[in-house]
Amino acid sequence: MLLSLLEEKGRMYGYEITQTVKQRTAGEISLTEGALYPSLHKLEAAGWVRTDKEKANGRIRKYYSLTDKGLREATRAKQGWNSFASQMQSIITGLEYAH
Amino acid sequence: MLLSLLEEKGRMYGYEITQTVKQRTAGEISLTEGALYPSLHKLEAAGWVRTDKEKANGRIRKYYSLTDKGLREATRAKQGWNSFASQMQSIITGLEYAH
DNA sequence: TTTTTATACATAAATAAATTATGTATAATT
DNA sequence: AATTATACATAATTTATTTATGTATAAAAA
Repeated sequence: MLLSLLEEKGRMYGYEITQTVKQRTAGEISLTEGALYPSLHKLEAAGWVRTDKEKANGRIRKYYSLTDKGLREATRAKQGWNSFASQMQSIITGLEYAH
Repeated sequence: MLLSLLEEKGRMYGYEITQTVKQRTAGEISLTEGALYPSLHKLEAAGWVRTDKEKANGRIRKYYSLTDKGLREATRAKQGWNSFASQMQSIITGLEYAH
C-alpha cells in the first residue's frame, strides 16, 4: 500500500497516508500510526524511500518519496499483491490459478 | 480460506487442506502445519467447525466440517475478503471504493 | 532391504507484526 | 476554555506466523 501510494503521489507525509487510506476505503481500512510509522521507518532503513522535512501551518511534515530501488520494489509489490489476490480467489472459487 | 474450502468440500482433513492450497496456487501459497493446525483448533473452539475421525490406509484422519454457525461465518468471511481485496485495489489504483 | 518420501497429526520456541496505549506539540474549531 | 484535527513517535501488549521438532504408518526408491 505504502509503495503504491508513494509511486502514485510522488511524495506524501505520514498523516496524509492515513487519511488517504481512510478516504479511499470509506473508513473501512484504517492504517494506524502504530503500524504506519514503524513501517515507513523500515522502508527508509531498507533504502526504498527517502525523506525530507517541510514546515506547513506551523507543524513539521516529514515527506516520504520512493528511491529508484523503491520504485522497482513498488512494481514488484503490486505484482505480488495481484498474484496473491488471484491465488486467494482461486482457493475461494475453486478455480485453478491461471499461471 | 479454511471456512471457504470447508464450505465448498463439505468435509476435509488437515493434510488435504495443505495439499489443496498448494495445488490451487501452483505451490505459491503454502499453508504450513504450524499455521494450519492451531487455526483449525481455534475454529473448533469457537464452534465454527466440528470434527470426526476416520481411519484410512492405516492412518487416522481428523475430518473438519462447518457447523451452522460456521456456515454463516464462511459467508461473512468471503464477503470480508472480497471487500478487503476491493479496497486494496482502490488504494492501489486510486479509484474510490464503490460502496 | 534399508533409506527416503509421502501421508497425517501436533506442539514449542523463536520471530514478526499489528493493536492499543501513551506521549509531545501546534492550529483550528466548538 | 475545552475539544478536535493535524503531525510526529514509541512502548507494552497481543496476535500470528515461521521454523524446528516430535510421533507414527505406508509407499516408493536406492
